[in-house]
Amino acid sequence: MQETDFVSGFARGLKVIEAFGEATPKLTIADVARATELDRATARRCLLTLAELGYADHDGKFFVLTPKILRLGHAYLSATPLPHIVQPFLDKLSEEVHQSASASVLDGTEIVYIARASQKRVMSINLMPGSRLPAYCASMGRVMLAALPEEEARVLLEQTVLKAFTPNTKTDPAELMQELARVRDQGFAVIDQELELGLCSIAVPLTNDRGRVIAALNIGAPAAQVSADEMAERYLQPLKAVAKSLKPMLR
Amino acid sequence: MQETDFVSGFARGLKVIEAFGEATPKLTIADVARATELDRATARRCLLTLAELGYADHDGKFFVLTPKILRLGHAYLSATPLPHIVQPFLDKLSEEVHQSASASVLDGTEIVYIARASQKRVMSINLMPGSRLPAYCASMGRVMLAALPEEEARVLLEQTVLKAFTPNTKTDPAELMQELARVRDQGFAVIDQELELGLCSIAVPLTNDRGRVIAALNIGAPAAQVSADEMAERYLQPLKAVAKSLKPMLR
DNA sequence: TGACATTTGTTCATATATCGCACAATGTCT
DNA sequence: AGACATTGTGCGATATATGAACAAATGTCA
Repeated sequence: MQETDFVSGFARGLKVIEAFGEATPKLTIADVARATELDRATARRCLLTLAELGYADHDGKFFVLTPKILRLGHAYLSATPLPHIVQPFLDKLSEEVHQSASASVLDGTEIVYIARASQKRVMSINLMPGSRLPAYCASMGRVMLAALPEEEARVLLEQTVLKAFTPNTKTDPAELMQELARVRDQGFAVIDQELELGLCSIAVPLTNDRGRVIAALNIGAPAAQVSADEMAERYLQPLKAVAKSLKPMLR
Repeated sequence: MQETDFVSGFARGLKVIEAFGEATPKLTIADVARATELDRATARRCLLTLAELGYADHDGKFFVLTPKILRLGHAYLSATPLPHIVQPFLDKLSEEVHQSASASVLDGTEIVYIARASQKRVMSINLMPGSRLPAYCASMGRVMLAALPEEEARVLLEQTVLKAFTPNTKTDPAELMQELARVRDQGFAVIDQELELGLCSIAVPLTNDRGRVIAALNIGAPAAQVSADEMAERYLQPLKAVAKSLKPMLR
């Protein structure tokens, strides 16, 4: 196949970078070849290219990414206006309600944090811009999935491994689709310890000036402090207010 | 030039990604070609490849990066143990001294934040993992530059645009080299409003189990609360304690 | 321990895809 | 409309991917 508008060497290289992950911080050439389904010779050339450019280190056997790789993601975070616009609003919101507030966008089946104002840590995992969570069991994920055409949401759910993180996690696709319908109707989503025991969260969609949902805002709170029922009572108005004041600023 | 172990298409593509930045969120093909010094046809192919893979969006004229790009940097943040190891220590430290605490590594002439525990915001800019600051005027940058062979530090300073962010910013290379020598001797660096008026910070090096400096830790405080002189009195011991307890865990 | 079986990294020749150039087409100003 | 800048496209020269072959390292079992 000869696609003249496609640089496969580039695409292969990006695949190689993505081969590195939480569970796989250091990889051999063969590891990468397996993970990416590239030929070993090709994987080797990509890795050596990364090393040559300073994006990776190489001790003879293992390859490790260097912080220079962060320049790539940073290109997005600093280039995209959304994180910058949203951040001060999150700060104010977070201070006002004394809970963590975040913003995220949807990337496939996952939500990606683009800004966050955290109060004392309640979650075991540490969320920061760039962090990812499965959309189906995160409050922001629910509102963004709900904003999609039903068919699209269904396809995304089909692509997701619906794992139960806690006994509360909803993992039945039909039940989830129903939940999405409710979220769409009521205009917000509440998650009651589906991702982590002890953690509740509520999210609202963030729409741009043309009414398109482009992101989501949420507030997370310890379940011990705030019951799931109380989440909406306490936090829905502040969240909606922020979303409303942001709306005209977003394009 | 025929380097058999180098995929230039990949290298070119990475250059294209880095062409996007704070000042240049949306770029045309010609913009990218100029910024990267690539041929227009090549820039176009790389951009179309990014779009095809979902790393960029394309409205016919402008290209914009999508959040999927964050996967690349995320590969590092989640793959590298350092951020995960350091984070809880920063949280504890930050709470103990009621100030923001951060960790960063050196990437060329810049420091890159890899973890951060922030208290109320004092800085005008929002720092987060992946954020970059020039090394010469940041406390963590000073200690990491000081840990390099003098010659190397000198070269890095030569490569840096030594801009005065405030009237306090040290921009004379000779003076900076002298400052680095002092930092090396005393084992920490204090910055008195060189990056931003109203902000002081103190940093110590973070060494691994073999004694190599691999990162830096710092505490930042509002100058109104804590004078530069007090920084060391108050925060040096806590910082050193954290660095010491981390040392055996780092390789 | 020693011999065999695997896995891994590297090299090479060749088929193939990409690069950069020059030109055409389109869009954008005054 | 004319001038300018930007984008799209075919083609030859050049660089790259492929897969097999080999060497080195590693693991395995008696």
